[in-house]
Amino acid sequence: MENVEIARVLSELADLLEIRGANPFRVRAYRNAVRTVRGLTRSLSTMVQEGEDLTDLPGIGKDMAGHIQELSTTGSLELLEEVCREVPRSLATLVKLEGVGPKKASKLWKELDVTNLDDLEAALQAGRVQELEGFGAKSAAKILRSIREVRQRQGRFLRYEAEQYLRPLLEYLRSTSGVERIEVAGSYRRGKETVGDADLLAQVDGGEEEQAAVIRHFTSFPGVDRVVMSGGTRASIMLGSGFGVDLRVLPARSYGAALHYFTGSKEHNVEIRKLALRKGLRVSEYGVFRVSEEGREGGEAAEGGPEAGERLGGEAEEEVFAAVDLPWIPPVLREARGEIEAAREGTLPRLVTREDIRGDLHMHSTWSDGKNSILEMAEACRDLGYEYMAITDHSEAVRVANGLTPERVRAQWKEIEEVREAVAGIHVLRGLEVDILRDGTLDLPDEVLEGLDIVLVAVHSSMGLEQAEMTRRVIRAIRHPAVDVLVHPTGRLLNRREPYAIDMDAVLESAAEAGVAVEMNANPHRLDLNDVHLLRARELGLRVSIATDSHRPAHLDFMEGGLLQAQRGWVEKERTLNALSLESLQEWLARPRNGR
DNA sequence: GCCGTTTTCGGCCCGACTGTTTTCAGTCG
Repeated sequence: MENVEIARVLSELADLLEIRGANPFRVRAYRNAVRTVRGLTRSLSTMVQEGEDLTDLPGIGKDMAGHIQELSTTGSLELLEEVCREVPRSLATLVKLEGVGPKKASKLWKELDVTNLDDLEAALQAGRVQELEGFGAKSAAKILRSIREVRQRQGRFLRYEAEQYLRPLLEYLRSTSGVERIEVAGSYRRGKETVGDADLLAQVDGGEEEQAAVIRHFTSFPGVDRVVMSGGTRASIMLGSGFGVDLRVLPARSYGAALHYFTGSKEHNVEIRKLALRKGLRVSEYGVFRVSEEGREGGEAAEGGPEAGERLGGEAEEEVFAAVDLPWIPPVLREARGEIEAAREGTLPRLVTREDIRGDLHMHSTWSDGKNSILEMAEACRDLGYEYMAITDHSEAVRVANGLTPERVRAQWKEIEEVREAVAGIHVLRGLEVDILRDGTLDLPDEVLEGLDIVLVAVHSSMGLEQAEMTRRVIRAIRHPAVDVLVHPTGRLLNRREPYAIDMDAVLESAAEAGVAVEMNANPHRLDLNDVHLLRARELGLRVSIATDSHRPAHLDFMEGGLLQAQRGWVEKERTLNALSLESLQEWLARPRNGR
């Protein structure tokens, strides 16, 4: 059983236990375990097989280790089945709705015999829900709307889409009088590939009236479909696109603390707060405060209000980190995946940036399914200031994309030669995105491969193979001595297609052994590899090519989003293939390998 | 259910908003 599946089962179990009324800390323990499992770079099943002690993992104790072992060996979990005999499993879907938590889900089930979305929708339409104690007409309407939204939009918004929705709104808010500063916090600021909604923070100097004016201005943005909620210091709107945006207004003195708090991740914040508590400090979105003795004993943080005690900082984000003796940590790293320890030890990665990028090693032309000629792509890359680029059209097997036969490959080389002469200041590499055939062999004869400067390999067909077969297939391809980069390694399309069944751990290890680089495909629908796999690649010392897979010049800008994802995977300049100078890249491409 | 610079028991991050409440529970982030 894969880590993602184990995480899903444990998460479902947490929801069901919560509905059953379990000790909230027990529920939290399950959710902590889920977080650990989701962030792991190695396969738990493998760890179990190799007899490793799972309790060494954070948040995994004796019981949880037992659950994981049971899941990975039998594929099922006795405890889950036991809970399901008492609480219908489908109730877990209800708590995903807006306005429905474990208590309400339980009530709906016990009093109305509602166990799933369909039941709930019917009960709502029959007017039975609003008659329950604790529910009312408003909450009934809200839940009904939420059911429709869940059905309409499975999954989250691509960050790339969110960026487009946010641009006009940010412009609007920047020109609002009273707004000194406006920033997007949340998972968006952390550069996550998808975002559920956006959290905006506005610095407003002045009193309640000025704050209220900004809130009013926000809720009257022309793109607003409806105002979900509006209070004195925060409001929440839904844009016509279905994208939700929260705004919080803050004074300058707590802006940095709030920026840190709302940037998250939640798990990162918990770690920081724990560090603060140990030093007798309280970190909240209002600032950093010294905790008074009485406050600590009583455990009542609310005593005297959220800004009680001696204020030690809060205006700048750096002050929050400084309070717990840490340097500022880039938002992309704030996932409680070791960044706090690294910051403490002074070993935070020097993340790759746009300035480090010297070229783009994956793009198409009209020779296959690209929209522009090699010349046009070369001019566009030159205009971006790149030192080099690779034209990497598809090979023959990808017929829908007009893949190149060996004859056409050779013909393309002539054209590349002409472009090299026509466009000064950039070197065009002869590349190809060679299809990995069903049996793991490559879709071009070796003598053609040998004439290429760079060989990318990828799966484009037979994506439904069993995991073992798919893994063998890709590893066989990687081991071919001509191969340089494994591109879009998991084949996923965000919100559209799951990764194919493949043991990425084994693939990445094979890539490390074979001296093959892996791609961080920057197409916003792919972003493949993901952050967790990139972390594993880091452990294995793999080189990473951050490439756009462009099919037209405008796609070359995907590099920005690709860099964010790479940074989330702790990719440094030193390991970035396309941060090498042309000379170093060519040396790397000529590296000795099996069979050559 | 997990964890330990208060270490094997007794904690576990914390505040805002909403709706349905007469003082607060539930939900959310």
